Amino acid sequence: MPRRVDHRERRALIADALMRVAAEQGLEAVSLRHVAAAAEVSAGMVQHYFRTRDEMMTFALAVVSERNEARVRRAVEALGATPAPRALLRAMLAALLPLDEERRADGRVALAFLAYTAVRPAVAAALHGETTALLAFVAGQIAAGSPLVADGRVDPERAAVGLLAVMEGLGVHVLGGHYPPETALAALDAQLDLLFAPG
Amino acid sequence: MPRRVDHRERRALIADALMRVAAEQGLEAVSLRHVAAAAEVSAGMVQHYFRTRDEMMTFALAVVSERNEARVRRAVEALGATPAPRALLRAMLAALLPLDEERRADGRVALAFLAYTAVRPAVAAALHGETTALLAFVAGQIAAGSPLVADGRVDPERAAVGLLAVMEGLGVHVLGGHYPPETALAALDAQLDLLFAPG
DNA sequence: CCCTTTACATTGCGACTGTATTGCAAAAGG
DNA sequence: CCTTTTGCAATACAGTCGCAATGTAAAGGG
Repeated sequence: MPRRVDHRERRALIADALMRVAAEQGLEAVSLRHVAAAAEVSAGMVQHYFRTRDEMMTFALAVVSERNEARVRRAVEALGATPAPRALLRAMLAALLPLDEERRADGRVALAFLAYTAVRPAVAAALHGETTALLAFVAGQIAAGSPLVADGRVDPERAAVGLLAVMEGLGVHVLGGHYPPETALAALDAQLDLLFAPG
Repeated sequence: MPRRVDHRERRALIADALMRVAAEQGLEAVSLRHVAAAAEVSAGMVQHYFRTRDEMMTFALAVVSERNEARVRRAVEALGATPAPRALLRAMLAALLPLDEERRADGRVALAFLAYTAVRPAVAAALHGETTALLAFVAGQIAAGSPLVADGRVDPERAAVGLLAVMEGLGVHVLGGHYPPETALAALDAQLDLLFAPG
């Protein structure tokens, strides 16, 4: 039966199991054997598609990034053509917040990877690029949509850094159980109110 | 020579070594033997002061909290009596940002614990209480110092959540190397500008 | 039809983990 | 002086880890 399998599919299947393990027990519980058990395959198969544990981790990190990217894309597309900057930003950022159980699980994994890459700078490239790209886009939307930019009361770059930080911080706090998702969403709206306030 | 040792001191010494290991290699590298080596003591001694690894971890988590608390306290005290709300908040939040190497190291450990507790809710109490207390205090300062509160354009509670989230997010991004500390500080100031803007 | 390649499964190895156990020296209390 | 307690060291143990090596069944190419 060999020769007929799709490598990408298998790797995705394994990465999926990895993320389930990581979401429930943390990245330190991610071992070849645990992942294999979660995927209901043999440990040998996992080793066949990922020659080392690091390779598997790096792949999973890329999957996390792609999932978030896809989430943002879907949220934006749902808005139709030429949405207002504020609505666009709200949709994007809300899509990245851990507001339902699926995003909570992914968020826990992402948080674990944040700590993971903070100690392994070599692997950090994936998340780094993502943030940088988002930053530029957000700054553009703020420049285009905030009335406070014209009179110099808001600097788009700085405001973008702040807005993305708000999102990240709200996510972390919600994952830590410090307050419920609704509170985070309300705070995000308040932040957008501040940024797009008239006068 | 026994009977003459200060338990708290020894535990602090060991916790210090633990944090060095965690800051450099992550929490998953924190083992009895590694910590013992970093503290330059025998593994038996570590075991003498912490009966289990979990006990050691919980203690270290408390140390992280206390260090941050102390940092905030010092920053506030340096301001003298009755500081303006905005200056007070800036000093507090800047003290919690990873702006120098010492705070970067502590920040990496704190980030690791964030991911750690996200998966072990039983241990999360320490960080939870800290955030809640900070939240209330920050809300009070905003209520007292922001001109935007009077006319209802800023809700102190929501703004406090946002402000603390900005701080957390900036910290995470700096630790991830997404931008330099100066950028984070500038974004924090911009956020305070927004919150305390006249008119 | 053979033979190479692919897709696994199994097994084994050395290193490391947390924890329990045991041993022993030194100080303090009676 | 002697006994108990304390502080620590060393060792043993069962389990898990990543990874390498090996075996085997099946499909496709020549």
